[in-house]
Amino acid sequence: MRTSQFPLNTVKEIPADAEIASHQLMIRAGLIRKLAAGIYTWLPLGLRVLRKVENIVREEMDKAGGLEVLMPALQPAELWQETGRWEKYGPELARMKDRHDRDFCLGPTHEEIITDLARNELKSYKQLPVCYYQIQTKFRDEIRPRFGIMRSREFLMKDAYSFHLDQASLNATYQVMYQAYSHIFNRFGLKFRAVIADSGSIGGAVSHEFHVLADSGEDAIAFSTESEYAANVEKAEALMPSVERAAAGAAMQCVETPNQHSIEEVSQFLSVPPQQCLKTLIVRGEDETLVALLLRGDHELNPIKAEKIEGVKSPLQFASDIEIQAACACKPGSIGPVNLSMKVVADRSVVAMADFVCGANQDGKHFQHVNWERDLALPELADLRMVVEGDPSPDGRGTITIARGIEVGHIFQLGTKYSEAMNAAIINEAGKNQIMIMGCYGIGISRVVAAAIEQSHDDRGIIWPKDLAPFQVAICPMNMHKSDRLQETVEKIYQDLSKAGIEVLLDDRKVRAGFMFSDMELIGIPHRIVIGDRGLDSGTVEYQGRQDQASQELAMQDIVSFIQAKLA
RNA sequence: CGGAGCGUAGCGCAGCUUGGUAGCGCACUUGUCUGGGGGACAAGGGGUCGCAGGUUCAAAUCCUGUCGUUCCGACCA
Repeated sequence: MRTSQFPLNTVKEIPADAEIASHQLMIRAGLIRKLAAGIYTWLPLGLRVLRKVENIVREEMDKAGGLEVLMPALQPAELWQETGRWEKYGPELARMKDRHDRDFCLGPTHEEIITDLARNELKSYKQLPVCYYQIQTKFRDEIRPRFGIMRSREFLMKDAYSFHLDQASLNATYQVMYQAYSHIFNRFGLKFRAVIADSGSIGGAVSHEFHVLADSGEDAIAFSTESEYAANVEKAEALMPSVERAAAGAAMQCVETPNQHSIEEVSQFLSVPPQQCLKTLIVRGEDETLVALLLRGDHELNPIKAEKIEGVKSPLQFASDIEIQAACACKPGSIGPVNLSMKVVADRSVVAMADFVCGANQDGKHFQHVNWERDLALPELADLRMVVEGDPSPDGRGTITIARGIEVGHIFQLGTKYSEAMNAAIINEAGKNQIMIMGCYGIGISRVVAAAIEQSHDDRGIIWPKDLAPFQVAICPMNMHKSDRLQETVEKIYQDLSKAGIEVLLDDRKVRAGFMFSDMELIGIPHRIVIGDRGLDSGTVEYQGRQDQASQELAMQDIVSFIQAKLA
């Protein structure tokens, strides 16, 4: 490709509404342009990258035995009503009516559609297991689209769905997918981790997320220092503390703490470390009740864990000040479990607390030297908190460290959530109807592009991993329009590289050297060849890798083999 | 949906407080010079100042409404 026929559309200015590096660079490098909030056009250069991602995914899915299909983006409400998701899915589901006043939605995901397909097309157990996949545009009317393509409303996703007769078969396919995903992300050339995940609203039991590691990632991942354990912090289990509780000391005592509400304030006011304070949070329970959740003062509530507690309303809702006033006779800053008349659930770490501080259920007062089993009974225990650095790893080996990641893939064992609701059954070996078991496996194709940039860029621009780069090699001729001899040589190099199957971008614009260089660096071409009149006489060109500090001389006749070696 | 900000040339912005000829940088077009790290000079094209209404002799500027958009909190590949 030549830049005279493949406009680069690069811009020098940093777009005002782009916050993170990948968003800025995607605009600046001319990969995407915004059409509306969270909706983007892919320019030719960006689309080349998107297709690379797509093709790698397609190849690996095919290898893993996936069957490609293409389902409609526009979906009838009836199917969504069958699973109850027409009601359950909030305003994020873009609904609309057709001219006959029939309800439709733009598909945010395709469980209903694929399950409908499966129940119609699959008749016998002999056809199982089967795994369908597609690469489709999804639409989710996000409350707040941001970070460009990273969290857009319209995005490209690969989603796969598998159907099974039994759990063992699902397990096997799940493993195959796990492996396929690992191959895919390795081929992307990105640093990634598979982590144990919460299955969220899609449902199901076993679930792993695949994260591209980047400091700007929206998700926090907990790793073990010693083992392979890795989990989304939402999911990472905080173990029962192994230390023994200290013996009770001084008698419980009510102290004045005027205007001290937060743990920080109370701990400073009483000169007691936050670990020594008990945090009491009031959340809504089922049937208009309230539930008190207890945490150690320096810990943070994990809402995902909390809403799974029996009696706690899901999704988690904090009680209003009014509700708290009515139930505890005080404001939120002074609540404590002593003499509290509601269901109380304590985080496991709370067991080890002794001589602690907690609210006295009177405004401006706290209890000090509180001890379990002396001043109040030990409440029901549960894992409620976010893990923190230094916690023991849940698998018993090593301690937790926390890193950030961008979720680009997610695999679930769905079970029968959809197949049962939609009666997707086949005839089993015994000749009886049997509901199929499902798995589902997603990769955010467009998000991978943003994640790759987020993980790999510098102050000059994007640094593409070799298999995602829109072109592998850039040729920058110096003052080509002035020299016929140079023009011929450049043309030959371009042809030679192209014939060798290498994707070359020849910068044949009549622009100055610096301009070419900065453009090629901005758009992140991994390899650059500079050729000028002075090299012609010695039969050499200059080569510089995108991340190299300096260029090196290269004999003209070695170019193709040299580049091939670099690409291998 | 709640709170805050912003809509002026393709992009980034000034002008608005105190109403009176619509401006700057980048980009774009043409020419001359230049030619290995986003060149210089000269000439040029491009704007119903988001939209609607109001106040006024006069509105980018003041008022009201509306739409869009971005940021801060609840979603997810």
